[in-house]
Amino acid sequence: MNLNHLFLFRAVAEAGGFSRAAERVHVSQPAISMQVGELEAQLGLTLFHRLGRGVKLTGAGKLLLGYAQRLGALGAEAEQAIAELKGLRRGHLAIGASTTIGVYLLPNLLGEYRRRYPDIDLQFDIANTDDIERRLVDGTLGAGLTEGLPPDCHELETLVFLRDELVPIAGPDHPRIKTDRKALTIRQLCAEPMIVRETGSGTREVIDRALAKRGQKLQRPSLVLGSTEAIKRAVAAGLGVAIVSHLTIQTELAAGQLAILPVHGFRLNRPLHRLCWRNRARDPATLAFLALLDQRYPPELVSEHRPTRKS
Amino acid sequence: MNLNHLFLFRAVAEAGGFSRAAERVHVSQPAISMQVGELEAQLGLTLFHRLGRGVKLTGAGKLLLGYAQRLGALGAEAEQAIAELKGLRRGHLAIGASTTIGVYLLPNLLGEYRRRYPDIDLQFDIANTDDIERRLVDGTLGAGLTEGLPPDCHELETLVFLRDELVPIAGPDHPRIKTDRKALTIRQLCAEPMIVRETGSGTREVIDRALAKRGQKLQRPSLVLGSTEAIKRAVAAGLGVAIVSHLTIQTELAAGQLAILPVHGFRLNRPLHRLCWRNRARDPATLAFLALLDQRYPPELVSEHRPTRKS
DNA sequence: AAGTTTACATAAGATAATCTTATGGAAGGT
DNA sequence: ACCTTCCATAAGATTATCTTATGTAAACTT
Repeated sequence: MNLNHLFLFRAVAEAGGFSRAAERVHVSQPAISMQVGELEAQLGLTLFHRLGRGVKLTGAGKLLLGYAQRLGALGAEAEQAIAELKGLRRGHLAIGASTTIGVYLLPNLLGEYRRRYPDIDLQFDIANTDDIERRLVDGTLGAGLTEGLPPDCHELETLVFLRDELVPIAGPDHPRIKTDRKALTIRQLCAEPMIVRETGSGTREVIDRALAKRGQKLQRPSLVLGSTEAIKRAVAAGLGVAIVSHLTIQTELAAGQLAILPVHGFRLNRPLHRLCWRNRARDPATLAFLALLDQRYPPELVSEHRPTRKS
Repeated sequence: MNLNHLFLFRAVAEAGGFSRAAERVHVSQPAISMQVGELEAQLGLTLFHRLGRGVKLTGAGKLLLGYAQRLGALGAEAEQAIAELKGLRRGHLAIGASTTIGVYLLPNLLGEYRRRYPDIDLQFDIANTDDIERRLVDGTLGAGLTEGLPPDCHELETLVFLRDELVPIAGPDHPRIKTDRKALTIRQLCAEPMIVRETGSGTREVIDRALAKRGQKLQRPSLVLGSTEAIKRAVAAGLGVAIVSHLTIQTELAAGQLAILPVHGFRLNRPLHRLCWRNRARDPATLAFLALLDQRYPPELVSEHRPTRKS
């Protein structure tokens, strides 16, 4: 007994005859006879009284009809649910991101996603790279966006989706902002009172390494703060300058609370990575997210020779 | 997509692998691969992540699994319901009977039926032969038991299941009962004060016709009553004698409230008919009823030459 | 790091299920 | 009594599905 048997049975019950049902479902009449006959043989009961002029349900037929209808409806519902999944009108998107991306980049991106696919449940978690890797591997996340070195997991595909510019900033009252807008040298920048994250923070390491490469180091780490947001406020208050991600200061730049310090020859960026399974089928929802991401930020493949986390 | 596809899909999801599922449902592994592959192709989505070491549901797979389980359960429920119908642990028995049979014979019979098949709903209606015929034809009744001439409907099978003896009765104070138990002649019987049903009643017609055949007729229809029960009470009270169905007086004979009047050469019976569809499949419930009836009252086919109702 | 094992995919041939056309037979209507 | 309608059956064709044999990729071993 499969769904097709029951479908034809139902057609007969509803059409009131084998021939009429056959016509209605575009199949020959003997096909109907055989399927119904097989059903009757398997169940061991007659399902229709053959009246000569059409056909009528027996008690067993009435009983089965109820089930056939429910089974048909449920089967159709299943197919529709899957179709909705495929058509992005249902489903679940789970994204993991590191802090900066999660706070300053993802909300906007997910806003656009929600606008395009309003029926897909969204979930996004801010976590560190290790957690994101773990949750990608165990399937809890569909994709991850991270800032640090990408994890060295051969099951995951790693793409740089954006180079995050790190820029020197100062408050509106800084002399180089308020009076002359002449650019500093890098050496001069290093001599400014610099507000930084703690050593070990991803941002801090990028800065230290970049300066070291040019034979410089920070002269006056005047203040060490635990969050980018705190650093921005401190800089805005005139406590010093800082080097922060361009992503994090859009609002303050527009409001005039912060300004970019012009520095000769200063150019520093760090790659932002997009992580997801390499050889595994991806949800339509995740696929659509990745497509949206690629559309906003055309991707760039991470060569296998780049440094990765030991993990 | 049919139930078998879903069954195999479910087996894979529950076994956690194609090979394990194949073993569990006694089918080759490629058969599983093909069925699941076909399902995926039809739905347009991957249902399992192939992990190399077994297999894991995707989001679409999880969604489908819920439906597959519900569909499987519902299908099993349908098969079980039908099996119960066949096994007489479910179903509905609808019997129509004429008054005497319905009151004096059926309760006992249906009691036995209920004892044997306690899960079958019973319905029995007392109606006249025309109604019973009509309700048999339209399928409302599964079988009918009637007293009069059987209907002349070629779609219905008519069997005599019992010859109902009509016997003369008197009250306990009747001289032939109380003092001498000498048998009356038929002529003498006809001269007794006789309590009868109205002309047109089936019983009355049988009696009149039988007496007429012997050149007799009732001399003293002293009282005409509309029900057999009323006649019995009148006879018991000594208002006269009567000729009634043997079926109706078992209790009163045992209680000594009525007695059979011995009459020389008096033998009168009428056939009781069992009606049901001739060429049509019968419910297990109805079949079991007919079997019970046949067991109690071995049947006798009504020849086509017997008189039938014009109808 | 190479070999071994495990598990899914694929191909080819065999088997079974299902369909279609053609035809028979029974019941209903004229 | 004839004609029509409708279901059942038979034969042949087609399609689904299964099995055996083999390929391939991932994971575990040493």
